[in-house]
Amino acid sequence: MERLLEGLTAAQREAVRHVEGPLLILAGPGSGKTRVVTHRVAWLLALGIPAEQILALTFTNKAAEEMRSRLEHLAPGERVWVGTFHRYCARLLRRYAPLVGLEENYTIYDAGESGRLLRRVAARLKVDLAHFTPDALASAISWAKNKLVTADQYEPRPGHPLGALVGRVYPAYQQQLLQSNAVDFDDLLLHVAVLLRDNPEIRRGLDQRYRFLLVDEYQDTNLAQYAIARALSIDHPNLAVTGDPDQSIYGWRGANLNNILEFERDFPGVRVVRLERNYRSTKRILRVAAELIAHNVKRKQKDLYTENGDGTPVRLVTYADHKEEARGIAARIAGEIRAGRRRPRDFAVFYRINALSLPFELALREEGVPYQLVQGVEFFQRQEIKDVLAFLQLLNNPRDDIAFLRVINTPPRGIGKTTLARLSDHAARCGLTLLEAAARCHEIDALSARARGLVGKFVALVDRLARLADGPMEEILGHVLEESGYSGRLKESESIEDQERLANIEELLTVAREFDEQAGRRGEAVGGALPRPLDEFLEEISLTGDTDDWQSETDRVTLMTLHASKGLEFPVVYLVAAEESLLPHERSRERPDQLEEERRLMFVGITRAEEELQISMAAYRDFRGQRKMTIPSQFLLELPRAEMEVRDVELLPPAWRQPEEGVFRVQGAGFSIEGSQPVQSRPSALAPRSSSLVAQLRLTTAAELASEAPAGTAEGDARPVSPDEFHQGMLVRHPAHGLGRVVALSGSGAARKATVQFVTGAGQKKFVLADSPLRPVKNST
DNA sequence: ATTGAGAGTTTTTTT
DNA sequence: AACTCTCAAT
Repeated sequence: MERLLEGLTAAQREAVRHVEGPLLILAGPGSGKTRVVTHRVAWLLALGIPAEQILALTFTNKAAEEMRSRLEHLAPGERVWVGTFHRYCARLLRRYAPLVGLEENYTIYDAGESGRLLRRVAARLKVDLAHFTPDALASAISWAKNKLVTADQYEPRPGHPLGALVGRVYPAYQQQLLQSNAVDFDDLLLHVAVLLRDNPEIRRGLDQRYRFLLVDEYQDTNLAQYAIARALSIDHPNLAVTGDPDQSIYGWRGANLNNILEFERDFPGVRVVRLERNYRSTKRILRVAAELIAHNVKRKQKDLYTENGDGTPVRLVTYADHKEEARGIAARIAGEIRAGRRRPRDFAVFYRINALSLPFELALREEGVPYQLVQGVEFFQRQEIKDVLAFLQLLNNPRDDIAFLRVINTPPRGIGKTTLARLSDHAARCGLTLLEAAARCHEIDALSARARGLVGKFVALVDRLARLADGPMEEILGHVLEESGYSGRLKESESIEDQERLANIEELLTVAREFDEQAGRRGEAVGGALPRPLDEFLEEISLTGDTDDWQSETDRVTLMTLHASKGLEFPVVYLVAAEESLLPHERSRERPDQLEEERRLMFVGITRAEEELQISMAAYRDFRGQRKMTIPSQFLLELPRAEMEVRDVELLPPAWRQPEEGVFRVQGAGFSIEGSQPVQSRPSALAPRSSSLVAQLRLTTAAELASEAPAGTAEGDARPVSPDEFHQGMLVRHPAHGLGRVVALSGSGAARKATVQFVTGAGQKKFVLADSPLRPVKNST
């Protein structure tokens, strides 16, 4: 047990050894917070506290994953529940769904889906959206939900036009969600908070069950999350929270900085531990960070210090334009790698908004430097993936109208706008879901005979597929793809885009297969029965962003937003586009507290750096199709010049470098434009690999298509074929039944089974591949 | 009913 | 610049 305290400072030990009662860990960047938290959990376990009594809630999947893996290291095999608030709430809701008006197979809508629902509701209410975008409406509702204001409690402030609108739309939107047996992201928290408030016996039970609660990144919790954490720590106030007010960057999502600033007031007798020693960065980097954040008014004073060396000066570089910025940085990175001084994984490039990533991708590719883009075009957001998932959603939850609308005519089934309008009409009048209405389409007089026939066919399709909904995911998915005609249509198409879509769908099948394979190992129910695989699969996908794919092991340069960088560290950091309207972002100009949040964002970025930091800007930048002269970020003025090296300011328009303007002072001479040094192009040792999953797929498919190498030699091949060589959609031959197509697959290895649709009239049959005489037909991909 | 062209708008950040 | 949405033509 003492082993858990080894190598820790006095403050860290104090936190680790804390057992009963509330605990607040104020942890500066790089202060070993995760280490302390995981060691504390291990400590509790070592004391004999059962793992089931410990619940660790985080804000992001990334943080959860980090904690889980470190814990696995310290206390192997212990099943402590570690996960995000949203995931925990989703699980809890599966169990208590009826208490909030849902069924346990409810659907989780992402932003796109809830937005669509909102538009539908607004249209039905004939709300005039002339002066407000649906987005504004959506975020107002989201804001209310994060503040625990339910639809029936919502009261607009008088004289507030948007508020009045929300007052009308919010209740209808909420009602429609319930009718569809669906929730949006905010509902996951809101429903649980309400559940805990209205059902004291359930609250008590959970409070009792989770004797020890840990909340990470407490500065980012909103009121709903606060209420949940609070509700679970009343009888057993063993709530340990960690956080850093200076790293609160989710105010726009309703995070309430006061939750952490006032923690001591909420939990009297709390023990406060401050972790102020930084193990990560050089003195210079830390001083720059400290100086910047000192300009914030709303904060808790903290004295960061480090025993690390001074390090090199923080560089502040100006480039002629955004392309020069990207090229310069890429060239620098490539140079370091070539010189053998660094590896690709040592570098990170941070920007304020995703839209800025492109020039860096191109420049790095040009240099032959491998990189990985954290959450670019999200895989699960792609159209074809959403289409297919919508079908699964409908099978899982027949009341899901949004899913219904998405798939009813995808691929085209001749069911158009008018038919749908009549269907919706009927459904609304009779209080039916769309699928119910469709099932009774023969009762709807307004529909033409043709429309009835087409709708009837669709309903039959859904019915047929729904019967398979308890099977393995790969199999369900296979049937959906085949019988909905979705993959058939893509296969017929010649277009490159459709080939890519097909490849993405192939990837989704792989995801499904991996999910099936893990089925045995999962099973972490929050209580009660396990959800069925389909349900769990959809939940998994809707609560996992692409950010979570980020792999620290792969040897690549990381490109990501400042938000995504929180909790990570890199030897060398490039913080780019430090310009007014980008950092701070233009939308933060209105309110001072938003400006402080932007400053915290920059603080987070700076403190990710271990050894080297470069902050840069471009004098000109193309944005939204227009070239504009930039204005240096006001934050640059707040950085301590003594710690820095300022370069290439002469690239700025004269107005921005007059000494009397006070913006920049040129130090030293002999400027060169970064990236203008000649660099030999590099052969394939470091082949440019794109990072987003989708882009990678693009490469693989292209490669595969180029080197088409069919397996078997001729038909009637006697060579044994590995079960894993079969894949979705493949043509196969059976000695008795003849030619057929693989419609679905499940399992793996010796247990792998295929469902084959024969063209010969033998119908559909299922085979255990290892024992079957099935053989792939040449050239059948 | 489906497709295509043109107009208008956009994303700040994440579960 | 890229994307989505609307409207008109087929």
